[in-house]
Amino acid sequence: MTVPDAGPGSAAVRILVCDDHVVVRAGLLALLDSAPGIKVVGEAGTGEEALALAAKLRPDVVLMDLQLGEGIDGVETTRRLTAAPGTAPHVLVLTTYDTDADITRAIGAGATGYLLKAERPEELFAAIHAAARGRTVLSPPVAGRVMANMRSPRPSLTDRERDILTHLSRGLGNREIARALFISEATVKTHLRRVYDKLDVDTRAGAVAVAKEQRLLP
Amino acid sequence: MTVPDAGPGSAAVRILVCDDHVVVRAGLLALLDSAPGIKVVGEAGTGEEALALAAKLRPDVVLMDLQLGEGIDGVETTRRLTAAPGTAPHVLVLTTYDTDADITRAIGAGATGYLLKAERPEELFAAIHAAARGRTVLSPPVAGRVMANMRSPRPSLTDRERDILTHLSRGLGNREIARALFISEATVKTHLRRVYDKLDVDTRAGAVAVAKEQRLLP
DNA sequence: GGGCGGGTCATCCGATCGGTTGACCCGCCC
DNA sequence: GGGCGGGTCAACCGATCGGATGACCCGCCC
Repeated sequence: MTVPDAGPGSAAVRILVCDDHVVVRAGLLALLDSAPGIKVVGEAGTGEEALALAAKLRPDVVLMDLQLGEGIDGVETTRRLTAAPGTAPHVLVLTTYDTDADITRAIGAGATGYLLKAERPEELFAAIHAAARGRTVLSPPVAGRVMANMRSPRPSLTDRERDILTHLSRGLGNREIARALFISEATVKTHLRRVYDKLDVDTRAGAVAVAKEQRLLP
Repeated sequence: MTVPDAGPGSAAVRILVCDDHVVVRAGLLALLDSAPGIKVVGEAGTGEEALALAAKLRPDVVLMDLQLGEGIDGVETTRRLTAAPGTAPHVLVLTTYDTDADITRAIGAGATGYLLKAERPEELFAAIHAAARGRTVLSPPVAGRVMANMRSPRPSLTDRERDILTHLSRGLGNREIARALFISEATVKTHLRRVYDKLDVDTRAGAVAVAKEQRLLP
């Protein structure tokens, strides 16, 4: 069959760029235009836009930033993109942060690869081609973290523990947290104890610090 | 006099790009190359690099990201650039964050303008030309924050209070903070009280949350 | 020389937190 | 049907924190 916008030989990889920073987006566009075998077919500034454009344009790969400002975030967008029936695009995460929480959530949401914006352009190009074929690509620091996690799995917080932590980071006391979640103060303390253990801290201030540092909270 | 690398008419604005994200940097390069009257003469991935290149290349404007990973940060780089004797370049901050602390510190360090990466490319081009003439340019959200600060000045933390807050965010208790800073526990409590008041919180957890949120700590 | 911001310290008290131990319930999976 | 992870709750106690008040010292600036 003939592909209208493809040159001779193998067709170029069709890309959808999703990033809330217009400058970065426009810059990436210009950068990718110079790359061989890569064609940017669309750009989105929000998750909703990305979903709509992906459905219409059917890109091979979506370049996705995890932080998208307003609306649904990159993880949720990734989940919906990869869960789409039929020809779901491969999602290649391209972001600034390499915290365990971000990596884990992105991979859990179905991302094919995880690159850092500090990556060299050639690596980005190679990763895009790899992602188009469904191959997994991780930036070295990301791969390192994944390995470290395999070796010594970090206990992840339960939903309830995250609830507690969220309220804690608002500065609420145990009684207030209890009231907010319709549970007893004793239960709050139990959860907190487990949160302390998992985060390897022993004060509420420390817990909030780690939570913010590791980007465990929305 | 003739300018070697300038076209006919007025010379192009000579730009030095400083950003630790290679992809963003390369993207910006491609983007700015397409802009009329703007010429990128160099790129740096660290503050140290930026200082060295600025001394050698004498750019009109330095596009500066505040977050630079390793080494000195964007604020310190800006300070040294603008403090340089003779023909110091104008520094145009181009970053992701628009917290009061970042804005205040950047302007205090001598930045000519403060743009967000979410800004439209045309605005960026216009801002660069404006910065070259020494004019101040602020992204709307940034300008808004500056105005809000003028109307109701946020009390800024003293150095000592920042010390206390730093240790607090490590999860230390008052006694430990006191020992670490060689002061009495009573003094720690006094400082903490003032920190609470300034940050508008009433618990240590809340203080840590605000500190992290507002990027008050290094 | 007086005011003021910043830093230091003390005392007192009630409220809260952190630590511990033990318990019950539910859904799920082997 | 027994184990297990997750969630819930209780009671107790010492340690710590938060709140209020008052005080001293120093450097700086008008």
